[in-house]
Amino acid sequence: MNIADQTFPAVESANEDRAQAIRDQLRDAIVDRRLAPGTKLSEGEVGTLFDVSRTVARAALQMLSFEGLVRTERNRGAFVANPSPEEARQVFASRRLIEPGIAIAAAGRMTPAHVAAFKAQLDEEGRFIAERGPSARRSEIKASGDFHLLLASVAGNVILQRFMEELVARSSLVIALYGRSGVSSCGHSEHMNILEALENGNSERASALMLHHIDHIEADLDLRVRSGPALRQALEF
Amino acid sequence: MNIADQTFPAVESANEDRAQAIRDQLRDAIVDRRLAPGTKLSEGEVGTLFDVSRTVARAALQMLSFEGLVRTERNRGAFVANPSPEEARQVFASRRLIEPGIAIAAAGRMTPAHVAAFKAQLDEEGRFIAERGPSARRSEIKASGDFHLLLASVAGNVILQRFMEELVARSSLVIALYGRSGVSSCGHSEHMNILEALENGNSERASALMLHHIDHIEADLDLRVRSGPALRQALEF
DNA sequence: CAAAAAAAGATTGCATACGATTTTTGCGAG
DNA sequence: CTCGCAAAAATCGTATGCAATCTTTTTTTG
Repeated sequence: MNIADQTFPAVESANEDRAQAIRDQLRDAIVDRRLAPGTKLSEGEVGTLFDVSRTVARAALQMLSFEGLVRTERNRGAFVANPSPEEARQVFASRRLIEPGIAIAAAGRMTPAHVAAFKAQLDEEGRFIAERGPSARRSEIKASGDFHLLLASVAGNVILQRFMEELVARSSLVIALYGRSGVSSCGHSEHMNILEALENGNSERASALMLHHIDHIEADLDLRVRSGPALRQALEF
Repeated sequence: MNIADQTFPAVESANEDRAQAIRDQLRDAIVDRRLAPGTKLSEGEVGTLFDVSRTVARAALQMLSFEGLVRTERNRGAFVANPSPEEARQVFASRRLIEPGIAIAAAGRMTPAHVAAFKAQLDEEGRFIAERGPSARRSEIKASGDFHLLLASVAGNVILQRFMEELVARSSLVIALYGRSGVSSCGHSEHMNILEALENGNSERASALMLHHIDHIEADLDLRVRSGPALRQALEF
């Protein structure tokens, strides 16, 4: 229903693909939890909401389905993904495999401009942590993921960058479902330590810190199988 | 409900998404080089070829575009991807990051059934190498990639498995463009060595062998920038 | 005769229409 | 009151049509 409580000014990237713009907005909404896992995203609803036909809404949903953020069932529709504990473990196993390597690659390519970008990023992260309210919480979640995406962009491998975009987005879903506490304040200091290692060109240390960081994020999850997602869905409306 | 559909279950799970079936066939054609890089894939052509409307043909092309096998230009159409040397390097850098880890994961999960599957896979690989003719060559290319995909499936992480599907497919394109020799005969023995390490549960050795294997594949490429495709095109009538 | 301009043709982007499938609703029997 | 079943509504899968954009061919002009 209230996919976009706050109406987005429909970023007029006139020449850009409209489906992609819708994909981005929906992804943001999923990532910072305005859209809960399991929420139905019907083609018609998305279409009227963004003022496009079902054709382009469908294309946007197909993209999200490829990224694993949306699960589509034939003749039933698209739903915000509801990753299982097993899927959650696989997301983090993938990150453990990829991100230390990304950190090493990034350490060898840091420029002063990059350092400045990271500093700005971490400042924002800290600011949202200090604030109160659900809006700040959402921004904090997004900023925390953006740190990892910034790192991936510095690493300079667009293929890995796309993989990371998918993994970070899925991690956000996983944390929404299985997260125990707000780990973010702890994560923030770890981000700062990683940046410090990167600044010093200490790639080994950056890599090791990243690995621990991922472990810490996953350790904060409660991945025991719950009493069935059906029950959970029955209780939430 | 068509009788013809039921009598031909070979055409990819009759009631499954038709777009996905088309995607698979096109991907196979790209991977084993029946479709050369740069070939135009117009929606209408694909549609009539597979006897579907442009709508579903378009969906299939969109999927391939996500996998990086097809490049789409707005208002111009879809073309079989033409990866640059830089993209090629990134594909292999990604594989170096991911596949050693996959080998380690697979080593810890090998069952006798898996070993049998690998043996069958390698037998087929060897058979195609022995044969002559372009058809055998295509099958050889596909079989060589399938070894890596089989390994990824044994590792048991569906996310990494999908990443590997993309990377293997793109590697095939890269080899088609920049490959110097038929490296495959060399690759075959390396595959056998990797399997041996997996069978012995020697994960470290399997991982190291995999890393070398990827290096060897990349070493066989000629990734120097060619004298510009523009010039090349200008000189050929 | 060459180069620029204009028209014709082809192809994509998007919306809409219609049949198929699923879900919900309404209603009567047990 | 609950259960089952049939009709209605909603939603999806796909084909097709039209406008916009790009490409090619033809025509015009210096």
